[in-house]
Amino acid sequence: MRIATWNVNSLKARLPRVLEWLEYAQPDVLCMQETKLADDAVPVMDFEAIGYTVLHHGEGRWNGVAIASRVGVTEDRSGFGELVDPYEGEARLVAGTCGGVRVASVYVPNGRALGTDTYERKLEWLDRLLEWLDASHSPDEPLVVCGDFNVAPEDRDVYDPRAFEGATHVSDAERKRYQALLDWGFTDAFRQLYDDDRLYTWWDYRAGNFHKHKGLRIDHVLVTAPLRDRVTWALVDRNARKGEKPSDHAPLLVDLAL
DNA sequence: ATGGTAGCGCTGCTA
Repeated sequence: MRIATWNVNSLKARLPRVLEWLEYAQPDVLCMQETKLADDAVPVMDFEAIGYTVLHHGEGRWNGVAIASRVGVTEDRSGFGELVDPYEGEARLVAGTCGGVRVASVYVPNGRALGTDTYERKLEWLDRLLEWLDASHSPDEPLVVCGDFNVAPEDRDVYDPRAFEGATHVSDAERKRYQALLDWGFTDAFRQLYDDDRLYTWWDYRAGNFHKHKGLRIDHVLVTAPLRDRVTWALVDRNARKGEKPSDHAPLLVDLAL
């Protein structure tokens, strides 16, 4: 099974790129973030025409998460359920079952700046994600949680750690929450295969950062123990960050021997 | 040089 995650930064603006990418990358499952669409605005026919069904959770304009699958997607649920969402009303979590694997597409809040209310609620949101996993899932089941975590787990995931001192995405509190997910039972599928630094998934549109290799590794595919030893291949598709109207994120692909 | 771009939607916010 090939599973991918991609913050598309508007599925409306990115639709041609996403459809083109699906046809050549051939993932079985694509988790998307920042679709910026309401559920009834999703171009489901375009996906169905190339063999994918779409599970979408969005409120329009901002945020929005989705799972496109060509191996089916069932048991949909969105949000934290009974748990209080620190970003109530914002579509940042959707989960379904695809070919026997539980899959969640997450868009962790950005947090903007340390010391702000949005940052504090980002930390709470990450706490709530762990509580949600504890309440409704098990590290013993085949589970993939992937998406834009807006956390660079280590300094080697940042193009210039000194430039990010005191910034979001790299703070101890954020990294502690990311580590708590690993401690719960997840493995970072990409890191399991690649130990190199300067392997990024996001580059700011501004100042030509992509071409200067100034990026962050903030998009992740987390897999539980039953899947950990089945990860055979992973790739950040930097070609998708090039060309006409790219997203500011590249897709991350992982192959599972299933 | 402390900037820059992109998306949404129409004013400035969000990233």
